[in-house]
Amino acid sequence: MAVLNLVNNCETCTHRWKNFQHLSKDELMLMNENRYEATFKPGETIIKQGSPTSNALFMASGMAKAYIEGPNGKNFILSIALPGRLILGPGAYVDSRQTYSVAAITTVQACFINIDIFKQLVRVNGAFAEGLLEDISEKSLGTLSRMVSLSQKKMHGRLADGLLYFSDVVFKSDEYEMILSRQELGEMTNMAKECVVRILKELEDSGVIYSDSSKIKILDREKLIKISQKG
Amino acid sequence: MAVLNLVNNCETCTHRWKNFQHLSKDELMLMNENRYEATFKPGETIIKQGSPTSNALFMASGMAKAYIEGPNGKNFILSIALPGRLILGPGAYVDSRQTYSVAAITTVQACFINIDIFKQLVRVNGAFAEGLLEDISEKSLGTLSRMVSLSQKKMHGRLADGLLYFSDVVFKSDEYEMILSRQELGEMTNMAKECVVRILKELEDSGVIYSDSSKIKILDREKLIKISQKG
DNA sequence: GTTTATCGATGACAAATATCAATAGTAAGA
DNA sequence: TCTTACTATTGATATTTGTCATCGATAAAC
Repeated sequence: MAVLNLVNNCETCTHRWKNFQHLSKDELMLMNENRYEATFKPGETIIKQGSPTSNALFMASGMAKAYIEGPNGKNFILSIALPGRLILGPGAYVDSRQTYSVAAITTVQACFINIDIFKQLVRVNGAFAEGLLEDISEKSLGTLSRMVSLSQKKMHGRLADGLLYFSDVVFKSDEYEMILSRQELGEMTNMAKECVVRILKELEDSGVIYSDSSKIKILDREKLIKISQKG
Repeated sequence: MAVLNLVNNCETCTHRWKNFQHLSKDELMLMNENRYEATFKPGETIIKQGSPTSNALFMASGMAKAYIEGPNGKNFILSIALPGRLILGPGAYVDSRQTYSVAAITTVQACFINIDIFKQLVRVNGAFAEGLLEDISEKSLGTLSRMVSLSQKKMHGRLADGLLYFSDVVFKSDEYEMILSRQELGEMTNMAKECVVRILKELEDSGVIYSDSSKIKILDREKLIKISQKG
């Protein structure tokens, strides 16, 4: 089994949320003292939609999928949670319920910090509050552009967007492991799994990507971007 | 012409943003001194997507549509802006660009407040910051549930959602003026205008609503909700 | 090793939705 | 009043997308 880098201290943690830079030593210590660390195995649920938002969650290592369980039982994958990111749905400031579920894809290390402490820091530290606003705003901007993409683009464009998301945001590489199943890739791009398979094949046949069941390689990024834009 | 209630002072304004309650007298005065009031005629653009977010906008009276101009030229209507609401896209905290456009539907009175002053108050007043976070979070929650609705429901369910939005949020009545054209209703529910017409007719034929080109009356709310849920 | 479940892949088909074309109504402007 | 330009409506048709059935491969469970 792999030896995990345990997070010892918020002050020195290399995977910490960028906004922690706005906290004073005392504030960081407060965070640190109210912190619970946990490790999750692939497939395990980290956060369950609808449960109380008693904590803010920070990803220390690994990857997870954040998804909404729709009223009809169908899932909708929102994003891939990555190290250094704050995971805190909008419900925390509305109804104190988790807005979405989060499940580990790889082994995940995460820190839970008591939400009252977190909110208290937001109240007393203006720069920290602004950092949170920036973080939330960025996600919100992403959600909006996603919504437009989903509603105005056809399957080819949506799948291209998905592939580019993994390349640009998740792996920062033109070649990567496809950590989602076809089914899940469909839950992310709003298409049936069979359609995912078909269009991946089309993209491969036309030389835009290489793809096997576990790997994606972007061969012609220009063309893929064009497909994304054309919709 | 109707005589408009001019907003004279943020301290006494009856249409002011609810979060203003957390500001001190001095802070309110600062707001008030850096405020520009403007009146817009139906159809006029209040905010243009992509322009700099130099101001936060508050609706004092009237209704407007907030919409994203998609890359393909198609619009996507996000919401109806109502009196008392803050209009400030996430871009304000990301790239200082307006995330969406806003256009007056009826005559609109609105106040613009310098964004630097606004942000400054967020930084120094924790309760105000928390109020902003709550406001943003509420909108974000709405966007997410909207996205799931759009991607998992069929046309009947989406249109039902749209009709219920007007009934529950905009007019708070089972009977209301349909202030959007069929085309716009389609831009809101992600369907072609012809389909909007057809399904409105179906809903009318089955006794769920009454509808003519300018009015909607919900006759069987239970059934409409069921249609919304069933998707 | 065998069973069982899941995933990827494929073809045929059905359902949902968009587009096109045509017409009539409506409202703003000359 | 007469245009002119939308807007609403309708039917016919095309396109897109989802569902079903099937099969082989793979991997976890017993």
